[in-house]
Amino acid sequence: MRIGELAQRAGTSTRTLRYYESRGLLSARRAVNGYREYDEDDLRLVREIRGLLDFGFGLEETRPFVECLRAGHDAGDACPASLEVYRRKLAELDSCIARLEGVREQLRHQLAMADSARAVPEPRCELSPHPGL
Amino acid sequence: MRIGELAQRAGTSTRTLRYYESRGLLSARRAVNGYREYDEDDLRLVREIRGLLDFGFGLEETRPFVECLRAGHDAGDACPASLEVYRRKLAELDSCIARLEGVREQLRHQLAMADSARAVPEPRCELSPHPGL
DNA sequence: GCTGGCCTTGACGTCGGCGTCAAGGTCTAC
DNA sequence: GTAGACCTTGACGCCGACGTCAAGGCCAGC
Repeated sequence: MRIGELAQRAGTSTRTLRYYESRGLLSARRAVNGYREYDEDDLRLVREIRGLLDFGFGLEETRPFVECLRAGHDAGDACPASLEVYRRKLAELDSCIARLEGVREQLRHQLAMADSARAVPEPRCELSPHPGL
Repeated sequence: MRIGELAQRAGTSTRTLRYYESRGLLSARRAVNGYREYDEDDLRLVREIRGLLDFGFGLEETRPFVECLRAGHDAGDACPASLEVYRRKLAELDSCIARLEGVREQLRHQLAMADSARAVPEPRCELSPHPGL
């Protein structure tokens, strides 16, 4: 298939695929007219990349998975290098989540304090409305 | 004080302070020689901004806090617009954390599966080492 | 042959929060 | 007067994952 079809089937753009190629993550044989030609393996490779990106991986971090697939394994995470990336990402996620939860608590605290401060701004001197007057 | 001292006391750079000024978040009166002159209120303002940035706020989101301080309030979050930003940020944090936790679970699952798959790669035909032989 | 849809390479734009460099003015101390 | 430490404006650089535009080649159908 050509680049347009691959892009569509992978749910991305042709620009993206050429970008991956420029990064050495994707390769294509060329038809006689210079058009890129892809097969089903390329589609799986692109889907692997896209899935990892959705997980918050950087492009470079998908490289071990790509190379694992290229080496003939039927899963990108069948190689130790990929598992290392998994573990590293998990650690990053843990610290990231912990940090965000800390911020959330502080933010909740700030909001509660500011809210209560506004609830009693100053001693009000206005006349309370007496119903019936 | 001049920009260098303000930067140092606020724990940032002069470039950053000029950037804030260009964004309309900070203003300075000018000495006769054209140098920017700041006071203690400016320092508090910059610290307010920096604190919010550390919380993951965007610069634009600090604007209500800045304007609140400029309006004479003794806290940047004393105004309703600031509280709105608090609430919006909290909601963003909640969904962000939830998403990351989801990713973490998926990642743990993937890692566990890949690990177990590697633990039993293929039926091993190697001779088990018999101690004593 | 001509229109329209695909493809090619190359290059610049985006976003945010600055870093960094350039070229020059200002002030202080020696 | 001169070195050095501060200040000024302006402009380009950075990061990552692409978007978008330009100028042109290729191919199918009419």
